[in-house]
Amino acid sequence: MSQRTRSQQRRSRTAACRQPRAPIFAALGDEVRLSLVAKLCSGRPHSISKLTEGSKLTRQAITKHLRVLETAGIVRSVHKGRETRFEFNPEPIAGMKQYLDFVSEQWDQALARLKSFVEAE
Amino acid sequence: MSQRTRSQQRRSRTAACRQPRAPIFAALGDEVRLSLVAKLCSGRPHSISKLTEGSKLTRQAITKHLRVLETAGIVRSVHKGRETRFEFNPEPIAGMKQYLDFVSEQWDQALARLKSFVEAE
DNA sequence: TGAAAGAGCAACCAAGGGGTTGCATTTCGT
DNA sequence: ACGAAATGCAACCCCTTGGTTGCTCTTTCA
Repeated sequence: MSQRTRSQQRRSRTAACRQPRAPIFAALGDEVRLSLVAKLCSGRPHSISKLTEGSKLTRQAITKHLRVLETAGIVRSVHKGRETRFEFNPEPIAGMKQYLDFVSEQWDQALARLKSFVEAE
Repeated sequence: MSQRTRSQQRRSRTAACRQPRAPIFAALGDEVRLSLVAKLCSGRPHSISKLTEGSKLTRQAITKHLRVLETAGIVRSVHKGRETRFEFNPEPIAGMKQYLDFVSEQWDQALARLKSFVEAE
């Protein structure tokens, strides 16, 4: 599955603890923003007007959500003429997966410790 | 890498779209809550007082955070005598990873489509 | 060149989130 | 049985968030 050495695993695991992941999670903690991410990760950059199309919200509301995603790094904005296009950036998502893997691993190890403790009785 | 069949992949992928993931992400979008999860996923259930120890926040503040995590399903509460213990529940985290995998896959496919389009020129 | 499309900016507002204090309730231990 | 420990509940406060409206500015294009 993984090609990484043990030391690389340890490094990425400790790194997974320190970096502030909360803002990234918070940025995805909204249905509107999740749907924006869905649109952006499945195609080429879209302009704000394009992303507002079909939504019941105002252009400015969508803009605010896009800025939240941009601050979290999940999305990048590129100015092109009179329009600003937003494109998906996969790196923070990879970081989140890494963090969740770390949590899962912690939990599995805790269960393993409990199991061996019980069996020792 | 994966042992799942193609139909299983498709089922999990469509499921990844429909369920409301935003509340789960939002629940992890807070440093206090992330540290609580860190404590709970690396050991046995802890009482509220135990989880408050070492924190600069009030017991009630911690309680509120725990309730948020509980509502999201990331944590379960078990009443034991005069204290209520909280324990980690890994299922929502697995769901999040599934969703993030879906997003990454979407993105990879979009890149692949772009690549083949460019090469066709 | 002038109208329309695409955005940015600022003010404003209602609602929710995070945190606190105060008090009541249940349970444990002596 | 009584005090201390562990919580629950409710009210309150402040600040952020999500959303709107109104105005201005730039770019496009006919």
